[in-house]
Amino acid sequence: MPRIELLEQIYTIVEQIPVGRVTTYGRIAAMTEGATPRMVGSALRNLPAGHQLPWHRVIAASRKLADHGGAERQHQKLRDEGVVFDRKGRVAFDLVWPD
DNA sequence: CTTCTGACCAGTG
DNA sequence: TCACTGGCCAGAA
Repeated sequence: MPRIELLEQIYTIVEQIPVGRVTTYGRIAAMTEGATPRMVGSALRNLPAGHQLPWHRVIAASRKLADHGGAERQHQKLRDEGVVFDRKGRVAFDLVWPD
């Protein structure tokens, strides 16, 4: 599978995460044909300025935010759309998409 | 060509 | 639950 098409598959999936829900790098990778969780993280890190993808709805399999530069902003964006975090910064199972 | 570095993850103790 | 480990694989140097 060509690198570009893999990227497009990743973006297409991220695009479909419902508001107020989240999914993980690993789940997205599994939905593509050959991508690995690391590639998904890399794809989001390199998003071009001006994109409109809900990158903030992608979290780690531990259901915590991955450690990266925009984590703080990501946390606020999710809070703004109603996502609740428990005391240890984890998101409820029910919010992980797809069901 | 080799080495290193990640917005990762599942297994193990 | 947490810390650590080995595996992962495309880029950058």
